[in-house]
Amino acid sequence: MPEGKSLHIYNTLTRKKEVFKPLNPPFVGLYVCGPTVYSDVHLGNIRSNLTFDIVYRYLTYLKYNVRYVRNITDVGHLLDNDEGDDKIEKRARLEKIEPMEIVQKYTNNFHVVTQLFNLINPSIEPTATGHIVEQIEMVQRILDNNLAYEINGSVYFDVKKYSGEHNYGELSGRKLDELLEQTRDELEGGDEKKYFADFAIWKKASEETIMKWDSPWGLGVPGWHLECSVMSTKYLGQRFDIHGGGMDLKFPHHECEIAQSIGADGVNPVKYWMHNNMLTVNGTKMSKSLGNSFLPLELISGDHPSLEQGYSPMTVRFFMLQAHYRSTLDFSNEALQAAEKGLKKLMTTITTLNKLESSEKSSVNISFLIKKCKESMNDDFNTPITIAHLFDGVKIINSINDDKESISAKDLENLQDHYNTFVFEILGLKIEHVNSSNDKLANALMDVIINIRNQSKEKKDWETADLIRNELKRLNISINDGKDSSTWSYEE
RNA sequence: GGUUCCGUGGCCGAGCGGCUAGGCAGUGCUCUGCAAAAGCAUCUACAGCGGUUCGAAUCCGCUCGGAACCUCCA
Repeated sequence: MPEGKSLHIYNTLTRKKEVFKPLNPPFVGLYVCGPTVYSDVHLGNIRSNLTFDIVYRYLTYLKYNVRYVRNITDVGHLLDNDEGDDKIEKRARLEKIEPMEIVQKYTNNFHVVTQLFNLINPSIEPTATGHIVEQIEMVQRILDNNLAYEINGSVYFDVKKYSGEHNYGELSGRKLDELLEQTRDELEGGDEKKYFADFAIWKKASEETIMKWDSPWGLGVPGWHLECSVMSTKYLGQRFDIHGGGMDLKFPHHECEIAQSIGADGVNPVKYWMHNNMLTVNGTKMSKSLGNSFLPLELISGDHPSLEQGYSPMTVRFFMLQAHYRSTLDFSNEALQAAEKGLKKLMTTITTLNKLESSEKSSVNISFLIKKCKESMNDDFNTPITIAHLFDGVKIINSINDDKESISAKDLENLQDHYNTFVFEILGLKIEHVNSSNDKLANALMDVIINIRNQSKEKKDWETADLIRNELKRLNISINDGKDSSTWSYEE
């Protein structure tokens, strides 16, 4: 554990920051709602996964043994049209291929994108279709406890009965009678449900439905909240430490998960609920249905009407980390460009740091800087503050490099270790644009060219020197003249 | 309509009773044959009006403006 204040996490359930105390240290169970694989992941999914990527990385840094479970929803995300229709099947009909082809296609897409953004793979990535048996069993347990009822081959969770003994709405802060008032009008259209807030945990499948399974209630599909309850229980136990997801899942999805778990096993499943906030564009939520979202690959290529240029995955990652996960984050070209330059500055400084020379003693306070970084991460994973501290260090490192300050060998080692740990392991940034260094031929050729140019410069033949520089510029190679030597790099 | 949240300098975005946030842009400077890059320094704030307090961006009230959830979305 780091010295100073220990890790605090904002718990949605209690609406305050709490000291993080795992149920069974050093083990930590982390469950995150993964994507429904019926179309390309969009940037909002990335922010959510990034949030919990940081949680996973930091807990691991704190020496916890984390089991990180993130599901793939490949069935059961029912559309609200009473046809037993689900998103994946709808898409399959649209693309005229098998539902499982849709699932595979977009699961692959998701994995490509998570790799791009350097998101660590979960310990277990279970699928809903792989846990149909367990889902049926859970439905049965809820039925056995008289908290669900069967009608026409579908099974509904009995919210009214459940709320007699338990607090339905404890997570989202909703009250049933308030909800009722708001939905009364829509209740008229003869529904199978006995009560407006009841939700399907097993839904009868129509004739045409391709993906369906046999159950004690006939052919059908699992309800759309059920898989998370089932898979978290199976892999993390009836009660586990952290459950994460986007704020828009708080209600009804996560509320229903709690009800199902209590309904089936009598255990409130989660100790700490964490919810990340939304990405916005011009102040409005970025969402698929509003059509204002970018696909990750569009963002990288810049191939989108509202993008002025492409942005690298690490630029986007850094950009997102400059805002706290519980705040909304607004997307704009200006903000992205700022992040791009900021990241470059940070990375350049790390190169400087790794080449720094030590002195007899330090004139700078390294341990203070390191302590501040840990404190900010301990404060509910406050990455923007951590980054601000890292930039304070940038000034220190450059001052040492300019011989305005000095650093001892031991401090230097600590500082290098600190930056490598925080920037690469905890924030999960990585150096992009692998430069010339791997390309031996290019390096050798450039050495020759730079040598020739240096000779021209010595003769004050500026015309030739400039010609070489300009011609290389056309090949996207830039020459930077330093004090004693010239360096070169590929332009992005 | 109900519930919840937010309004910080040119832009993004922290802080949430007293102490420089940070990044980008701007300005000045250093380096330099020139350029570029880089570095250093520095200027713009807390939606409005009241209140609590020795002291408020930070707490309370009201007003104005915006958002999210209540239906699938991370």
